[in-house]
Amino acid sequence: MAKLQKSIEKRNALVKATINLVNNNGFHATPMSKIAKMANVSPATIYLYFDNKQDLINKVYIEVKAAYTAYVFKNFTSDIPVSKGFEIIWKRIADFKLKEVEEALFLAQCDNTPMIDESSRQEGLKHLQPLLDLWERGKKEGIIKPLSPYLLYAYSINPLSFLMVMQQRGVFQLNQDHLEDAYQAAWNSIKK
Amino acid sequence: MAKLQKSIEKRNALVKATINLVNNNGFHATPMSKIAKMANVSPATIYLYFDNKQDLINKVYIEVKAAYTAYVFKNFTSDIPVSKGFEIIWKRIADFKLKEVEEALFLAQCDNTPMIDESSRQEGLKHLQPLLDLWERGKKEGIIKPLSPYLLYAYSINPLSFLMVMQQRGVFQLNQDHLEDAYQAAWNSIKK
DNA sequence: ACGCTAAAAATGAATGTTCATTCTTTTTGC
DNA sequence: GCAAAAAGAATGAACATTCATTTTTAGCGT
Repeated sequence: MAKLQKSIEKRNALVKATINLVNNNGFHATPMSKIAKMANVSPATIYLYFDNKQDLINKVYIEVKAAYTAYVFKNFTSDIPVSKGFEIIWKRIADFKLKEVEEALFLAQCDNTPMIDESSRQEGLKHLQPLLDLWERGKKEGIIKPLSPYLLYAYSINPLSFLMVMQQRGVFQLNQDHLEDAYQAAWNSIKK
Repeated sequence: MAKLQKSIEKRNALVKATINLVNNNGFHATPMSKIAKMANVSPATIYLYFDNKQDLINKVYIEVKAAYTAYVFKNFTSDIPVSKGFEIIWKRIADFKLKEVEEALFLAQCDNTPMIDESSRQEGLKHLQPLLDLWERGKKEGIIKPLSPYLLYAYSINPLSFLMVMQQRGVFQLNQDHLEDAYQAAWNSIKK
């Protein structure tokens, strides 16, 4: 048992180090040796947990994405009104991006570069289904505009990623008031 | 004169090759040798036009960004009504992203990764001033919401980048109708 | 028009470094 | 004392950059 414990700690340290270094330097500018050093582990040890560098990055991506969607859909059930459901999900997303800055930045970078394998990308997309379902329902009930889900997503949720990157760069300081404004903008852009 | 002509052609070929390869593989996964090959040039020749790889990428970024803003603000003057000005600019941005797909994707990747030097980033940001001015005026005239320009930008314009990336990945086919919808969503999210 | 020349531009082949991955040895937990 | 886990050193490939030459160019005198 103690042995297994230790392994999971090392794995977590590797994942954390990967996220941190990739955020600051990008995927190809973070050598395995630096990841190892930051995780207090030998380079060779990485290969006990992951097949190779690409496998490492894919797995980290999928795990972070899974954590993200789990966080976002916590407390969400499909029996509440569409507008309330949208508000809940939107605010959870905002929460995540404010609280788990590192993870959120990592996802933003993965989603905008050819860093992740296509199959892992697909894998990560799966979990968003509840949101698509909600929109479908909203459209049927005539509450939200009959637009493509990609437009809805682009206008209601994706802007948060942009704000987060700006915040990271020190261009802009995001606070609770901004978030309320942003939520209103999001809702205005999709409601009928 | 003929000498200079030839040089500019080579330089353009290098810029084009860089954009193409970085879009498909990312900055650090595109070797100078491949850029040279795609531009039909010797690797050593690149160093006649650029100091090093980082300088190459910074210069390409700044040039593409300049071309982008020149395109976007063509025909724009500050004496037209705010709502019309917004519509003109928004639609020019959409045009650019549809017509100059490669350039637009390149900018999206640069803006979401640590690939570009901070100073070059600043340089590229300068040209957006007319848009900020327009918003300032819109707020004064009580036509648009009194929000931070970053929120306005995030919600009204940045979503286009997301749609473009989705289109590039074959997830979503963007057409003229979608653009009209997107424009309406953008306007709804910022108008008072 | 022509050939010559010196400078500029361009090249392909080295150079030295960095890095992912593997190999061999050591340490750990039981 | 043994199997799994971890380590550090070794290996070999990929790459940015430089170097030594060759090619092209633009001007010049004839």
